[in-house]
Amino acid sequence: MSTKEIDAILIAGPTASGKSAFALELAEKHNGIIVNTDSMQVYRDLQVLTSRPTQQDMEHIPHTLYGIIPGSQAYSAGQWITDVKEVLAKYRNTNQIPIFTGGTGLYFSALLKGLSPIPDIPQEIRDKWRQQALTQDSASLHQILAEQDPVMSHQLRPSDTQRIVRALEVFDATGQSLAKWQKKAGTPLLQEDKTMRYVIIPERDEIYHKCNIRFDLMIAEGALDEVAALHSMHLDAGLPIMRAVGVPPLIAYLEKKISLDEAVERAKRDTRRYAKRQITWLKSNMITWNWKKK
RNA sequence: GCCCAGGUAGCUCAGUUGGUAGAGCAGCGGACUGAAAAUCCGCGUGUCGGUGGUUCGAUUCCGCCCCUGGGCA
Repeated sequence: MSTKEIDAILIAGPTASGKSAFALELAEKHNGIIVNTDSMQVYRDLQVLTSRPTQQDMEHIPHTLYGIIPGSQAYSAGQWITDVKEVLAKYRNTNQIPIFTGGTGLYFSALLKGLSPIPDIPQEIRDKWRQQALTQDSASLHQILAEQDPVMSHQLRPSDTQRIVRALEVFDATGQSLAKWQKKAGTPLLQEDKTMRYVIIPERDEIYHKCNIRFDLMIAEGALDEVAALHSMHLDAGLPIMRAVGVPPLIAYLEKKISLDEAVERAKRDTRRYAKRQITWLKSNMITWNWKKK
């Protein structure tokens, strides 16, 4: 294959599918730079638990957007797009090719289809609604949304807290419905036909098996210490990093609410469920990609 | 060898005074536009241990057999 006519290589797949190894292989072959396309590997605090590339990998092959944000901050798809623009600009006229690798389907969609141009929401407005979500149930938030933005409230289920909060903050900050904003098309950062796109997807049994043994390995490699350090920072429980797979059960263990065995079992289960959701996304959004069993 | 208890979904169990069965967990399918490893929606997936008998009809009652756990030897 030739990488002369393409702008980037994209590698998607569920967790524990072997994407990173494939990315390293391609990077070596084509003088690539690996660009993180995972919403959790951007945070610096959880190297082991998020399977972020090791220092060795990163010394050997250039990597970018890994471990760049402190867990005390909330990153976002929009922020990622901003960061990716810089990365693309930097490598555009070089002989290095970006290799987007990760498991966050939304980020890949944003890359190829763009995100609707919605203004940044001021932090205090975001905080305000997120605080409300902690003290009110989602149905009453949905009720508030119904009064302010009936279009969005009809589109969202009363139980979908996260999307209701998003709709509320956008209406609050811009005075317009999120539905209206989302009708505006986004600008793709890459043209699909100028990319090579791979979905790495082993058999379900194999993925689950790998998820399980990998989590044991993570514990052996110090995942618990990472989570203990995170726990001692007393961050807001709503922050993205606090919801990373494995964090809630390991914190429950550290707070002596459940046994370590129980925590490990829950974390493995959560990893499996996550992989399953990823596969659903891949199946419905990445049909034109090149599917590889491994 | 004998005596108890039990064999029902992948697991732990409930249940049917005889009309082929249901909970939790696990699992499966789906949605997804800015905290997406998030958030949300839907779905029991079953030789009721085996085999005879009674019965219109047995997973349920009876006999025998097999298996598991506990006890006595």
